[in-house]
Amino acid sequence: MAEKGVTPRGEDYSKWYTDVVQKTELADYSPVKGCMVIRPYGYSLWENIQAALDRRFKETGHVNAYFPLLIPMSFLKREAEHVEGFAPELAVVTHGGGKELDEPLVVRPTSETIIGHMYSEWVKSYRDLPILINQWGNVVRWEMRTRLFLRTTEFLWQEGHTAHATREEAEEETQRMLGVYADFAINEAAIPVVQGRKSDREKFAGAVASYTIEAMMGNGWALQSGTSHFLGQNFARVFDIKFLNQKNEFAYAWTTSWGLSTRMVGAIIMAHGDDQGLMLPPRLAPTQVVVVPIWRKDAERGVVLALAEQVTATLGAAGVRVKLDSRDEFNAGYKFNDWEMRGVPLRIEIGPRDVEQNAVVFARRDILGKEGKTFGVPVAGIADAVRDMLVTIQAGMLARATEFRDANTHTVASYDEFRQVLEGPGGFIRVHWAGTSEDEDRIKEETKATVRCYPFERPEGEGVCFYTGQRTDRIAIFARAY
RNA sequence: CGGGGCGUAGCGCAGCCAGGUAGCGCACUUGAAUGGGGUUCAAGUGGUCGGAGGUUCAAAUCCUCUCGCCCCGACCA
Repeated sequence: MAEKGVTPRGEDYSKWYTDVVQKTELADYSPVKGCMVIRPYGYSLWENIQAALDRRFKETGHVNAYFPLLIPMSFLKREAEHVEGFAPELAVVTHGGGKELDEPLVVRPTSETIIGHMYSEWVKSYRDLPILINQWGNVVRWEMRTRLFLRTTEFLWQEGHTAHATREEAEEETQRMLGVYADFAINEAAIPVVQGRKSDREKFAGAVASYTIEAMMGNGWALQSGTSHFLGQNFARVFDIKFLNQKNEFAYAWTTSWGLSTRMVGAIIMAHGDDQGLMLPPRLAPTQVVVVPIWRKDAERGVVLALAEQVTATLGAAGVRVKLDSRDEFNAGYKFNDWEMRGVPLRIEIGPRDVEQNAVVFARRDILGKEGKTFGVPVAGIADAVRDMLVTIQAGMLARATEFRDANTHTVASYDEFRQVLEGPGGFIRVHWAGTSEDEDRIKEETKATVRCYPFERPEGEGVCFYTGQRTDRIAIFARAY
């Protein structure tokens, strides 16, 4: 059972995050360093994320499949940038069945190589294209420093891998899936992400271009929350994915890959959470509504519980994810705090006074205290009232997160100003940018801020680079990032 | 791997300097009262003091070695 409260964000943001994850029972540390146990509450949230994404993948013509966890080491080495990018973080299997293996196997850090290999066998004709496959699975990256959900040695994700006959089609696919991620983040997770292209320094190892959705966390840091890569013909060439086109000529396929991981859980925690704990968007919350019965005397207990059970059943039948908290060992105040910490979007309080009126009290998670309460909600038509309220809360959370992001997005005219923002308020810094990769490295070293993306939306037009003084129409968003 | 810190009950810690019955808070169990914002009282359960060796009549405490973990830095969905 969770103890009292979480560390306030202002006191220690990292501690707050860890407290939230552990006390709300989303996840726990494992005996293996760097790995985590995703507990039922966290896994249930992930399942809702999966369902919302999977539906979108299917709607855009994709199918699911599963490729092996173990990949021949030689596969990784075929694409020069790819192996360079991933070599430092590989887990390698050298022994099996008590014997040393002829060729070491890597535990997949990502599956472009093995899927590329299979695609080369499956693609012979332009008629075999496109291939639009997604995989739900786990990957392993041997990271030095780990944080629950944000960076662990093993994590769950989905990785889409597609192959197309033309460059245009593959580029379209890359954008389409980035759009799917953005739509998911905004409309399901209530996180107002910025879509854009990754700088060369930050792009995926082996990609021609990488695109990202960047979210702002409660401390102003950025979190890359999903990526979509245009791989050009890089992987097709090294894995020999070629086909005969309509002119009877051999051509290499154009491929893409795109992924979103359990890191999204971390994004939801940090984009919405407050000092009370988690705040989950209704569309993804494992429990959308909790019913808390309140009574003083045993005589009241019966009627209160009866109404609470009736309301719970009605909502359940209406498809609302609802839970009745009839635990006798805790008083109402404890339960209020407990469910608020766990981020349940809507609480329904039912006491003797409510029973008399055949009504209930709504209490919103996103607006704490009396301000967020609605008294005297009639039991008749409760399901519609709850549905409406959940929609309102979902919208309210998105609006608040958007406001927060905009309020913490700064523009600067000079590097001095840039540094002042980072040392002071923090957040996103949106600037004209004509610097090189080396300039980017220098800025990172001096300020720990990196280019999060070149945003698609840039109403600013041309201007002067804050760093080099050159005129440019390129806009970059800098921030400290997880 | 470089710099700093820490291992005593499930969690957080005190005790160590000046060796002498292993403690506190939370959690957990039981009972009672309480109950519209983390309520209270009482009684309990639970520990080879990270490990090994040494000094000593006696070691959580002193000495030696060792293992592990955390924080900061390089890497990262």
